[in-house]
Amino acid sequence: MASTAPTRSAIKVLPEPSDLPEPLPEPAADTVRLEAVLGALSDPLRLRVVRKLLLEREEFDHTCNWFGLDRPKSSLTHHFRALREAGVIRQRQYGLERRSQVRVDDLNARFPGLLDLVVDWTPPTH
Amino acid sequence: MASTAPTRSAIKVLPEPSDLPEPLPEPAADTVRLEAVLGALSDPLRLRVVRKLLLEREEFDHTCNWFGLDRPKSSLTHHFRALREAGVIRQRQYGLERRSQVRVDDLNARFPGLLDLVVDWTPPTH
DNA sequence: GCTCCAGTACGAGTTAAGTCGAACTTAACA
DNA sequence: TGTTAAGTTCGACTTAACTCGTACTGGAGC
Repeated sequence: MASTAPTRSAIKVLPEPSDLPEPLPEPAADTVRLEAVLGALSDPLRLRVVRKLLLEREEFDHTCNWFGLDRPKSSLTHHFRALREAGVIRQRQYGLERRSQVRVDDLNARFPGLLDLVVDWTPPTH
Repeated sequence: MASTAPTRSAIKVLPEPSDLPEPLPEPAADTVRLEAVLGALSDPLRLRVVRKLLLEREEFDHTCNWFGLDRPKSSLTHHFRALREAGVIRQRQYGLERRSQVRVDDLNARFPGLLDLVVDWTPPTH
């Protein structure tokens, strides 16, 4: 399937540990819609989250408040769910924590070059 | 500047005729924001417009009702302005007609690969 | 002058999205 | 068992976006 397609992106893919919690409900790779992904990435806060996930993936995945976002918890839930339902990130439950990672393979296979644009993005200065 | 940067895209660039009306107000190429472009392209109707402009550019640019969209005129104005203000299209006034073209050079220089995703997009079947 | 027509401007209704507080759930840990 | 803390769910508010009808503008042509 598309999950093993060669990714000509600069973003490297980390190997997955063997025993993981099941991912939360997410759209299948071949049903992810471009307009939904673009809509999810059109929000600066979510763009910041995805970019940070792509740039600093020394660990497998990250909790919500690892991002250092100055928003209430309910707002973060809203944005992370928007990213997951659009097919941008995958979320897994580790005890109390819900950790997130970008679906790099799926997105590179379906929308090559898109994640590179996110990496090159610079947040608004305002 | 960035407007003459090499575009490694498959979309070819048409030469511009010499005497043209001034473009309508639009953001400068180096001030176009990724999140604004993604937001403009997250609407299926606008995605259709941009894709059609990219695929069928045998003429220099096109009027609004050339697209064959079954929407009232005021709705089309809304969407074309959204595309123009985000920096996706350029519009020029020819007498009564307002013709549109995609800012291929600017977008390829700033967001390489993005327009290729639009070309490869398939509209929702529903 | 006059009509015709492409497109805009304005306004209103509707829907979707962002924002947040407060209450709730649940695993971890003492 | 009781507490703590990560994150959700719910509801309400606000703001932005979409949709459209109507009226308007402004060039083309008679």
